[in-house]
Amino acid sequence: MLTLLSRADEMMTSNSESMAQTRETGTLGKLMVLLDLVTHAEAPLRFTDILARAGQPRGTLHRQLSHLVEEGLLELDGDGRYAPGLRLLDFAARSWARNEFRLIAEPHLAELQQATGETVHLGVLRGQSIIYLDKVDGRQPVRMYSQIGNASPCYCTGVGKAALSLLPPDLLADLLAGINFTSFTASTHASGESLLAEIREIADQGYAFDREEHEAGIRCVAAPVWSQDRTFIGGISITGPAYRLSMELLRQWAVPVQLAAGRIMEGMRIRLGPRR
Amino acid sequence: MLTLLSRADEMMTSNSESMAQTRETGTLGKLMVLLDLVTHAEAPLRFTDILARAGQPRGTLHRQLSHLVEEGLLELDGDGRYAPGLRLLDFAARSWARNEFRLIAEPHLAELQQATGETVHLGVLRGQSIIYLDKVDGRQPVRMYSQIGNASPCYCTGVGKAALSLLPPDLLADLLAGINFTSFTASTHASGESLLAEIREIADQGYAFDREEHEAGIRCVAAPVWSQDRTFIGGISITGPAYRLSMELLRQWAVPVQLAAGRIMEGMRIRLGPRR
DNA sequence: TCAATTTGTTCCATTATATGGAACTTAATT
DNA sequence: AATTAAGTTCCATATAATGGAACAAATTGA
Repeated sequence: MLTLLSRADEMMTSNSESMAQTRETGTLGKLMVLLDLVTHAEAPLRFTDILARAGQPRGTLHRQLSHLVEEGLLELDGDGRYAPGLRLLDFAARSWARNEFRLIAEPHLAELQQATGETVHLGVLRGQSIIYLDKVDGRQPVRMYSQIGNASPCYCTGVGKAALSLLPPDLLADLLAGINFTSFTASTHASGESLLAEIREIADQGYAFDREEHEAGIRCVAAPVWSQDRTFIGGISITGPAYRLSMELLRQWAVPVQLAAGRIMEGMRIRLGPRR
Repeated sequence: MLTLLSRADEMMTSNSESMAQTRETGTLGKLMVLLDLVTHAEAPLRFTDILARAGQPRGTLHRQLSHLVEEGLLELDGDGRYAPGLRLLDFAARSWARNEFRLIAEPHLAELQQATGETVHLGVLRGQSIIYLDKVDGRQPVRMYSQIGNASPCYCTGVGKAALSLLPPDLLADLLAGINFTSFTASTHASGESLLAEIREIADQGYAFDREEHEAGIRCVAAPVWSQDRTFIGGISITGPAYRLSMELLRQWAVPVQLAAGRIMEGMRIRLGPRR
């Protein structure tokens, strides 16, 4: 299941990139493909595994991997298997700790969690994925690393659909066209048309639902959040089990979610100036 | 303070690398320098800021940054400032979630936390830094992203000194020679000689203390942990405020910490086979 | 045990990519 | 408006990546 998600997500990402531009990143681009391969794998990969999937000549691949290992982006264990390097953790810890969007949103997420008692998420759109920047659940405001940073599809999450509703029509159309719709549950959108219709509705009303579209038994209500410079286009959501969160209750929570979203954007205006 | 630490750490890292090898990583190496620059900065950097620090010609730097942005490793906001890219989060979330060493250690860390009531850390040596892989504190086993992944100096942390005690003399000497000793408190080791003496002692007794060497008022007791293939050389520790953790108490805890370390290594032998 | 095979590593002439100086455009400052 | 600084683009040159092949090491099978 997790594996399936990762694969699907990987495909989508590469689709969108190959579509969007001529992919002219040269050396770095090739190395990133390898990094993707290794970090998306369920287990450390041997040289031959990577060779089969990367489509590079042996000599070339060997040197590329060596460089990645030298830089600490990959690690080679005693059995000759490649795993993600711990230097990635260091990079991520820094980028997370200092992310302005997250810092500003933090107190408002906590407040929303207090008010509802359910789990609150903050995510932003990157390509066709939602990357979760923060999560507040249970008793105290606490971060579970395993969830933060994870990329999820935009077309079947509340935060994702809320984010899409902020895009101008042309960008939205391009993005939708590149999506490879995977049906996670019976209610997952299976085509751009049905998704587009809902996104228009979301744009009108200002909030979005996830009606068990990504995971059976899980619902959420989300509201869009954006920075004025469009660096961050995302959303916040309240998520929980369907047995506890009736659609009626979610409709009631649409207002507080939108209010919290508004306060986050207000906070950004104050902290970052009117431009952003 | 944080900035100082980051800088020092950065310097140390590049020292060790230039010492260890001829730094032959070509294109990737140059790009990583830029990534380091941006992720270590306290705030997003403008082009000119990076230009001043990177020592690259304008045209070159511009293209390098563009490539990093295209790959999602950096992000360029509306004000022309470069910040770490969110793709780093995705990479890190994956490498963390699947890290075998951490997965195996997890229950033993929780157990140690239960037994002592204090915060428990797991860290591994990478270059001259300790990278924290996990942390268990307070009531339930919970991850605070802001601490996990952070790199700390090896010469003034319990986990760091425990890890160093596992190195063969020649490697240890090389590593110590490259350290730029920064005095965080009055008790921080200020030279390789004094540190080496303590490390020998630690190697004999099998556990290490941090006597408020990294942060005033914070003590810890640590024990070394390693995988047999030497992929992971690190340690686990119990950390807490000096007023609560007398040196006497820490000495008592040396035994349970060592036992937990032993169980972790036992777990690795079982899960990963005798080789590692 | 030795051959056969698979897997991993090194080498080097060729090719592709990055480089960096300068010209150019745009924005900020006086 | 003039001046300076900041950011972007261009292209001949220098550098680094490529990939085929030869080599070495580890595994498998007879």
